[in-house]
Amino acid sequence: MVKEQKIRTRIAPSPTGYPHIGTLYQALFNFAPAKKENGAFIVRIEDTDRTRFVEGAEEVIYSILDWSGLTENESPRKLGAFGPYRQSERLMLYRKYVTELLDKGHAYYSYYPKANAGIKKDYAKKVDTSQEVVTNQKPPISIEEMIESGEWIIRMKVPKNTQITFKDEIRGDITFASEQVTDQVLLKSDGFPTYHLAVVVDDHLMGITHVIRGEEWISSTPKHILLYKYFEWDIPLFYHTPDLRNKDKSKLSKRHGHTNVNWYREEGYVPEAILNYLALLGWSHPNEKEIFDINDFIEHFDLGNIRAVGPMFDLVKLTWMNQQYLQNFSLPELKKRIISFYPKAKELKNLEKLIELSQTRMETLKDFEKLTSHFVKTPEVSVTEKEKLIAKDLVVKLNSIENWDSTVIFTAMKEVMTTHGVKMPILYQLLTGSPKGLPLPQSLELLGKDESIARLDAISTS
RNA sequence: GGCCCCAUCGUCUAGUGGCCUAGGACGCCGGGCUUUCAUCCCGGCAACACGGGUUCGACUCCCGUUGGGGUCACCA
Repeated sequence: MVKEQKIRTRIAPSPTGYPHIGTLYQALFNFAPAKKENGAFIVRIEDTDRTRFVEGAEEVIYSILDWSGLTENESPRKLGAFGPYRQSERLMLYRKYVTELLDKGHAYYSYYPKANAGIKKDYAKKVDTSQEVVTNQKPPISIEEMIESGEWIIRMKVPKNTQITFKDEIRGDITFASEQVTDQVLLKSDGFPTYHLAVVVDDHLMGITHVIRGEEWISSTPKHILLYKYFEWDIPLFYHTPDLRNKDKSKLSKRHGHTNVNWYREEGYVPEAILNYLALLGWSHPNEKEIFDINDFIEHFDLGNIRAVGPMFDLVKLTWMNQQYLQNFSLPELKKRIISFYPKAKELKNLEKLIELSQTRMETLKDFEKLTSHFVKTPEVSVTEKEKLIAKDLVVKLNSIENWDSTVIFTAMKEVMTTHGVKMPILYQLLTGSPKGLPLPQSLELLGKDESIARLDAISTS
């Protein structure tokens, strides 16, 4: 009998650069089910490709996890009972299992001349690459010798004329003819495993129960299934989530949109909004809610209910969602966010009041700086003769105000507008450099009588 | 090109044989509120890719076509 096992999920990022939005998406869909069942969400670093390794990339992954609140239970920085969590530190393990495969006859040495390295196949043009691998040479005796020669690799043996079927929990059974599966390289000439060997060994050893990963892995899953069978291990549940898409429906990429999580962060998107938006891609809340927090998501998320259709990443809707979050923050919370995003905000007089006025006018935190720029310095505006007269009149009106208050200021402004037959945007332009923005009477009230009049004086006499 | 996956408004989606003259959200258009701009409220436009079946009845099931995507590395 299989004993009741707590759910264990993982993301397996490669430290090859910046944090990808797709990684965050995967993290969310792995984090939630683990949290819901009180299981474990693991981060395993897949650094088996030494040529693509980027120093510091691992820390960058943690930073977005911390920023978004999807904190892992086990990882290289949070050791659990299944370490090490960095594949480069598990080399001896992979060699042990590859030896087992060799002994069982499920893997073999293959001679691979260095001259063939780096050849990329072009399938559309039917390039014949069948001569790349020469296997009829005498194999070295040990893995150590193999590594030393640098021209030997170990491949897995794929049976001929069979069907390999596995169940994708989102799509159902998927079958591949074994002819479609190549004798995958398991151990590279440098002694490092390929993804395919490492992922199977590690998922098994780390007790991963649900493999939740991108759909790009579907076609290599048969290789993994074969390995599970060779090792006689239990096969975990597979959930292949849809890949996020560009506007042209191709897999989300740098060329077409923003894939770096840090871009969103720097543009003033809050993590709650990003997570909420991501949650809605491929999944929907049972009662069609659009705005919900992470706890709501954890409570209602159902892995089996993910759609298999690749959703387009829509920045416009994300932006709307971000605006909703900013608007629903309490004032103290919003203040906190603004200051951490834009530290200079602390130097602003009447900060609380400005935030209050800005709240419904911000789509991103970045907007606060723009909205309040005329408080930081006098805007430079070019004015017509008529506008100079308007400014002059307004100075007279404002000067006579005893009780400097926005409603009184507004009345004065209205009178001037009526006299000159102009509308509000003209005054906004004169005083803030933009025809739209924070309510003008309030702006002047906060700016103070002297400063307001000084600015108008400058305009009328320019 | 082989194989695999997918197919509801422009976009994200609800829909699991009759509740569908297809619902919601973003966006767009129009209106209301209004101190510009927003917010907020109301209304509107807009989709089941196509063709065959199965069934009393298909958006829902099956097959095909078309279209889109992925994959076919000593990258993950």
